[in-house]
Amino acid sequence: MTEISTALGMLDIPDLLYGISKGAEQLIDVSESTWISLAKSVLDEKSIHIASMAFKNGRAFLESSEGLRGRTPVRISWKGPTNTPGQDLIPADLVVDYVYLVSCKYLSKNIMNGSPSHVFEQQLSNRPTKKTSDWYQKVALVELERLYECFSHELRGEINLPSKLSMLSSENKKELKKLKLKKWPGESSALYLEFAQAVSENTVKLWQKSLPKLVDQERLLWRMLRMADVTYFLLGAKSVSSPLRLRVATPWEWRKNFELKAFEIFSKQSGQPRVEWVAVVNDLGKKMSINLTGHVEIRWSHGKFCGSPEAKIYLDSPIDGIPGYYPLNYDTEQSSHHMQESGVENNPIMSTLRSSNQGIFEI
DNA sequence: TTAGAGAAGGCCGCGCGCTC
DNA sequence: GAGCGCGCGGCCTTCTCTAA
Repeated sequence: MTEISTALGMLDIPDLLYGISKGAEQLIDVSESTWISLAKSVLDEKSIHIASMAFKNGRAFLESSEGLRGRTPVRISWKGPTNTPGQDLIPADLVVDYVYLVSCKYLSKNIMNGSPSHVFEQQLSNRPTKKTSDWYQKVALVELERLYECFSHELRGEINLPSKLSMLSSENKKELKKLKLKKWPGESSALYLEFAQAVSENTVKLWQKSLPKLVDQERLLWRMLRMADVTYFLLGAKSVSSPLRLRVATPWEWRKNFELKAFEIFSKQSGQPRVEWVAVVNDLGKKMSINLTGHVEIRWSHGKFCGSPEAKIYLDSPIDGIPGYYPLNYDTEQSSHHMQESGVENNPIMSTLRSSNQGIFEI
């Protein structure tokens, strides 16, 4: 919804609902079913608010001096729900006129997910090379086995699990998933905290070892900040009322303006395995120091003891204060002229939709 | 030995529900 | 209301099994 609404904002159409109801031939790879789904989704009050913000973001990009400079695009390609083969170097959701790459990010602090080995051993290299393994077994096997033994013991009577982790079969895992356990049963909850601490501390040691020099740390920081060989644009929202319109610089441009002074990694006692990172960056132009903070969660993505864990990278510092993320400049007067009709609350199509509760295409 | 099919693992991002 | 913990859906890649 946000991605297509952003794209519609870049086109020469009077407002969001007009765009959704009529479609847009400039938008490539958007199926009819997607248009219908979009039309239905904006019936919701909260959704229309976010979609409207996305549309305004698209307008701002159209008018901005770094972006389209008022030139309506001929072709906008939407990546849609399909995954790129291999790894995405740039998280672009829209490609405008084969040139401008636009990433849409709304209400999320999550930068990327990867395998722990890719993050902590291979420094997020362009494509993971090593065969990944179960990170938990690598860094805290003893604690993991102890946790599992207690866990299976606590669940006896509810589910028949083998006593040893190494004997856990796919069938056992399927049964385990069906239980949908929200909390750790009985005494296993205390063991989970010990396990989490062991994973965090041992991960910190391995991560530090893989980043011996400042230049290695700098490269990792660029990758965590999703900086790539070409500049791209980040359009989205920090919160439901604060839009986000940024240009993400390349490492080359970053080096001209900033300097990494230190990169610290440390563990933090938390409800799940977690590693904190802090980057101290010098702004060479403003002659000031900037502290960037973030963390990585190491967690099962498909339930307790089911599959290998993943590493979720988060940015804790405000995204619009990141060195190398520049706000878009655009003519607010011209943009507001374009947006004069985007007040969806008073739009007659929206009123009809709400009263009829039907899809726009039927109307 | 090879090709095809299905299963499993890995990656990516979203969102729910609980807690503070 | 925001943050945290974690489960889910969906897609791609890799592995494994089976039949020709």
